[in-house]
Order: sequence, then C-alpha cells, then structure tokens
Amino acid sequence: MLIGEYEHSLDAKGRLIMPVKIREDIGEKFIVTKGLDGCLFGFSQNEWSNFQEKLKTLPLTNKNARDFVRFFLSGAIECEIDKQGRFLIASNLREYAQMEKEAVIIGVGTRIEIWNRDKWKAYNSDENISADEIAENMTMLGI
Amino acid sequence: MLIGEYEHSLDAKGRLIMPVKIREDIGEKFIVTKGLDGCLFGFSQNEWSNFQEKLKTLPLTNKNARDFVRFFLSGAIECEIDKQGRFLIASNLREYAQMEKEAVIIGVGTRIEIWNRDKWKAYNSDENISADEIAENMTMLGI
DNA sequence: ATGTTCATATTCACCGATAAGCACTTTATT
DNA sequence: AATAAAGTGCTTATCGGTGAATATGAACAT
Repeated sequence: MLIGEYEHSLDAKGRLIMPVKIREDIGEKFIVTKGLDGCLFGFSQNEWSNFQEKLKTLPLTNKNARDFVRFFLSGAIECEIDKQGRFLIASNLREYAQMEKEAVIIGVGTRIEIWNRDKWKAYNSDENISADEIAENMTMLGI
Repeated sequence: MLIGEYEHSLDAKGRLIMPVKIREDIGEKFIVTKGLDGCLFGFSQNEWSNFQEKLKTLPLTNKNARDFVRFFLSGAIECEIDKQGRFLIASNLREYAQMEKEAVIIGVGTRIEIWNRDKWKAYNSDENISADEIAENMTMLGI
C-alpha cells in the first residue's frame, strides 16, 4: 500500500529520487504515465498489468475508446531506478506535468502521483479540497 | 507492449528514426498502413497477422466492412529498419498522413502510430481530450 | 556533544542515440 | 543515352541519458 508525501528536487537532467519508503513497494522497474489534474501517475508492474488488461478489452472502432487508450499508452514509459535511487522522467512527461525543479511524490494506495510542488500546494490549499467536503463524500460512499 | 511518445524528424528523403525503445518490439521488418484519425499505423509481423485475422472475420456482404478492409489492406507496406535505425515511409502514406518534417511516434499497445507533430498536438489539446471524460472512463473500468 | 551511517543533492565526464549533410546507386522519364 | 528523381548508405557533430564521485544534511548511537 503506497502512502505518504515526499518532497524532492529534479537534477539537471530531469532525474528524481524515489523515496526509500516507496522504493520497495513500487519495485525497481515501474511505469509512469500522464495522470489527471496535471500530475503523473506511477504504477508498479503488477498494477500496470491489471490496467493494461482492461485497456485491451476496448474496441478500436470506438473513437472514445481510442482516445482513452492513446492517452494512457502514449503517455506511458517504463522507468528504472538506478543504483543511486533516482529515475529519469521522460521529457514529454516532464513537460506535461510542468516539472522543473521542486517535485512532490505522494502515495495513493495502488499508485503514486508525481506533482510539480507548487501545483500540489495550490491544489491542496485552494478551497479545492476541503476536509468537510471529503467527509461528506465519504458518507456517500458508505465509509 | 508498445508504449511511449517519441518526437523525431523526417530527413530530406522521407526517412524516420525508429526510437530505440520501440525498435526491439516491432522488429526489423514491420508493416505500415493508413490509420484512423489521420495517422499511420505500424504493426509488428505478429500483430499484423492478428489484425488481418480480425479483418477476415468481417462480413463481406456488408459494404461498410468491405470499405474498412480495403482501407487497411490497400495502404499497407512492409518497411525495413536500416543499419542506422531509420525506415522509409512510402510517399503515398506520407501524403495521407501529411508528414513533412516533424513527426511523432507513439506506442499504443499492439501497434505504433505515426503522426504529423502538429496534428498530434492538436489532437491532444484540451478541446479534444477532456480530463473529465478520461476520469469517467477510468471509473467505468474500475481503475 | 561527537561521530557514524544512511538518504538525498549536486556536479562532472562519458557514451550512445539522433540529426544533418553528402555521395553514390537505382529507377523512371524524356 | 542523358537527366532527373527517389532510395540507400556513410560520416560527422551534437545532445541527452547514464553512471560515478563527492558534498550535504538528517537520524541515530555512543
């Protein structure tokens, strides 16, 4: 189960440290894709396989399905954690998520998310996310 | 599994670099044909057989199906990757996909797609691809 | 407080992938 | 046969990815 929030910085070549506490769970090789709200998603090999299987079932003839599959697969890259615990974020993904220097990695159960630090702060502080609202939604979900 | 997005440029003769990460998967010889949404499709020999098999199952009595089959088969050409990792895109296919200089190759699971860079950017613009729709699809797939 | 260890940050050097230019070969056209 | 156009192959330069070395800083033990 991936949890926690970790702040780190990209080096000049666009590499990022994978926090030790996550490294074990996500594995040495993992998949990074474009995510929602301007972040990147990171999946362990296992989680990614599940996801892929589901994508395979979608029909080529349906435009909506093509869009969906293109979004995730074209945006996906396999990353490998090097001896020093870093991984390279491909330049198109860096661009998509507007990553420059300061980054935040958060654990979200089945995946991690990689954010531009400022965007993450904004996303949280913004009345975007209020604890009350979250609690309300939880009730709706029967938690 | 073919994934990722790679930006490269055609040389004066219409040749394109095949990204290293794709080269292995797609094989030295592969099939390029007209694709949907204005791009070109590229299949490994194996995936091309699968694809052909699927086309065969379509009912020839249906005009729509006949058109569909003709579209893919008539445009198909076998390409070979040269020692320097490039392949030539036949001129009729180049014309079809409006390839001039800047190209994008994306991996989409069982095939690659080759796009005119600008068309790909336009396709990915906000007006075309909405995060809400993607999120909705994710929910439907239980991701 | 001091020293030790481990995680993260930063810098540098090297190598391979790609871009670009050019020359040669083959095919088509006149 | 001469010329043009398209296709193929080689060479060089540049840039990004990769690995190594070192520095910084936090956590922990003595």
